[in-house]
Amino acid sequence: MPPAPQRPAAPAGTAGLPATTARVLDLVASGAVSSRADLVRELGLAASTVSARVQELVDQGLLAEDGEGTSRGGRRPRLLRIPDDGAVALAADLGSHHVRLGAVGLTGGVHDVEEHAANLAEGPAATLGLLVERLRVLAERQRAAGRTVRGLGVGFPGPVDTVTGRVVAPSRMPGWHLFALRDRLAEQLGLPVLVDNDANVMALGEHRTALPSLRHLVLVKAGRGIGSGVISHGQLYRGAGGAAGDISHVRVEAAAERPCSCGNIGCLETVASGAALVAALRERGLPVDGAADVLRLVQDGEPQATTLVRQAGRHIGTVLSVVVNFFNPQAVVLGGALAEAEPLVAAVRGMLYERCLPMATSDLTITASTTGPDAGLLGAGHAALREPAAS
Amino acid sequence: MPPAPQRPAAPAGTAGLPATTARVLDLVASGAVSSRADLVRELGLAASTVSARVQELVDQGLLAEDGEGTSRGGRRPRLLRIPDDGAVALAADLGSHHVRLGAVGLTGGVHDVEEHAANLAEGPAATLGLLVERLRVLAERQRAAGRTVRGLGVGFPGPVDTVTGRVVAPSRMPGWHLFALRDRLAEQLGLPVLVDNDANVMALGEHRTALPSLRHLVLVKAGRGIGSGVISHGQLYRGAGGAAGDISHVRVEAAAERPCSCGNIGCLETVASGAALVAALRERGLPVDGAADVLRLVQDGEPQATTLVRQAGRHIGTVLSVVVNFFNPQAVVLGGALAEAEPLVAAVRGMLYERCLPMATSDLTITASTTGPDAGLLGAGHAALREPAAS
DNA sequence: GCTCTTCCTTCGGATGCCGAAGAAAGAGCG
DNA sequence: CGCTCTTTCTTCGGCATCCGAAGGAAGAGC
Repeated sequence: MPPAPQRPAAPAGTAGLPATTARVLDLVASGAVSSRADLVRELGLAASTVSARVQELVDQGLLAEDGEGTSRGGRRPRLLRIPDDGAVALAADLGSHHVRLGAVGLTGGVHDVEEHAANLAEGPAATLGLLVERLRVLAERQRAAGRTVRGLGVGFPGPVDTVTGRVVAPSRMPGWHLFALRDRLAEQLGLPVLVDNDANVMALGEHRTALPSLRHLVLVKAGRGIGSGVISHGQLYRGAGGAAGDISHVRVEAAAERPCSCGNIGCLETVASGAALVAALRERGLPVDGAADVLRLVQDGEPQATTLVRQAGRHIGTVLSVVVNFFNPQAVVLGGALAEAEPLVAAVRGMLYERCLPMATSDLTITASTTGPDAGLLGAGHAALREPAAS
Repeated sequence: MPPAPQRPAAPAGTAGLPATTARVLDLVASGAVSSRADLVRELGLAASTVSARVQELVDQGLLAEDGEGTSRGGRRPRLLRIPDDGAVALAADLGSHHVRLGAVGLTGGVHDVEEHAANLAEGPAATLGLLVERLRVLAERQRAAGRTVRGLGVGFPGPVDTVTGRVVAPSRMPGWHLFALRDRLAEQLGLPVLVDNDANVMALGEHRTALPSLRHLVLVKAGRGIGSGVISHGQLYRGAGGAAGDISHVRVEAAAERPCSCGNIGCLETVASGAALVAALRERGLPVDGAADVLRLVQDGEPQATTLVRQAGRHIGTVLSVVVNFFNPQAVVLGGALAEAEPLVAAVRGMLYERCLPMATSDLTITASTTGPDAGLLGAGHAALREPAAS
């Protein structure tokens, strides 16, 4: 018996492309290459292979030739470009207190970004209502602008079983455990949906749009919570049980016996997360309500906030130093609201250079996310455009 | 210009087998499978593919049919076995104060193991002399026993550039920096040689002989020093610069400001390595000279030694808890001399179960090496038998 | 003795890669 | 201006690895 079709006949698109073909698209979309010869150099494949892959993509309309470039002493290269024919994926980046939405195109652009307050702790029902409503409007707007909507990618701030598309035991968010987020959204929107952890989609976004040539990188999302996404051998690394990338529930000295939402004590999260900083600043009488407020105070030069954020960076750096020695990545990328605070980035850098082995840091890039607040949307959208649709 | 032949014409052997073919051999050698049908189930490949691969191997004499098994309700399977035709690789496991040698066969057996005292700190010349002398005798003995020597695998207790086969900046071993260990040995023995870090070869040994079906595991070698080898997606993970797997130079609270051989302070190594335990026990007036002596004291129930070893296990467990949350492996395997001390294993287990996320430990195996002191030899030998010879 | 299961092989075909050869189109130089 | 060298890209034949369909061989169970 063939599996029941879970979704309306998906438009033939980028979904389910072979690995090499997808890499060609990513490299062109990111601007890292602009001709077949560039691809040969970047991919290390035979020219004939690259030529064949490019031809396929051109035939499918996923890639277009766009005039000629400048000669480097021989024949001029024929430039390649992603035709912005309007294929987009909707993308949703869920946070514990907000949802950010947008439509991501093949070229890596994000259209019609919007952000709404939402409290995920109130359970799936309320959030889902808002989400579906806004996504329908967003989809309609894309179609009105002549763009085809190919799917939806969602980043969720907690563990996700990517095989079933269900949320797994998120802390501080009662009612979400085993909620079939993917299937509910797919039903209500009539689109193929992909759901993954927020740090994972952010790692994908950074890797695919900013650093596609790197093989091993760690993205740390420092917002209200702390998460990380791992790219290994150019691919998202999930570990044995899909739980890889947690650095939030590691015990740090400074957190002593503070109880954590995970049920343990002394976790990094209790001293270095946005939520912890908000609590600490409120105790000191400062009017803050979220990680964004903390960031604002830091940017205004408020001394207590700056000290706390720098201290948080040190704690994160302490934990990351173990990760860097062990995993030896090419880059550590800091994302999330707090990564926009320079003192945090500086503290992480300092800690890593002080504590890690020279062999691990000599070729290590440590940087704040270059794609800013849209990194999660980009990753979720890209993944939805590229992955086999039903996953 | 073709590359100059670096070594005498290598005998056609298992060297440089395609990945799938090598996996077939590993699975049969480890006893995990015993028929083509088993291979189909284990590898998830089409029966026709498995059949073709097996046929190739049988034709090459690397695999043999060995009668029939018992029926499971249909035709009896034709059993497969590795013919012990006597193809072996020499293997050398170098420690800072000893070298262990043996010959590893395709079936996973180790012949003629011997161990000699040697002080690597005296520089490469002295060690190399002993090594080459003993290896020549060992090779001769293999040939006299009718076995073919196909190569040499070496585990070195420090960083190794596996591309060039050179030692890189090992601490406490002056004279070894950039020493071309692989090429020197290859010249003097006339064999293809493979050199890698000792923890890496040990991880390979454990993975290939005991746990070949696992995709992600971490092996910790706790001997005089502390190292780790990482298997990710079934393959050795080296990281961006080949430095992956270090857990020894992570700062731990209890080590305070103790200076470490790496030039930093407060490293795990200064409180949990065999060298550190030896120093601590000597300070207390106990006559110990190496990790083996420490182990003996523990097994004799000496209280101070037991306390120290348990404490060392806690420190190692503390660092490993970060690794387990981040990397989410299927197994943590403890090897090296100290792993034979039950209190250390128990302490690591306790620490991991206490500190890690339930999601990371629910399906995690934490165990001492099942291959014992020969794990390193097995890994080095296996690697030498399987890898493209000149690497 | 019949059917169903299990094990394994044979055959044709798809995919993805490669290298050799060469065509197209420029730069540089005498 | 014409010649050569460089760069870019395509065409073509070939190889390696995998697949699925079909079927043969040999058992268990009724």
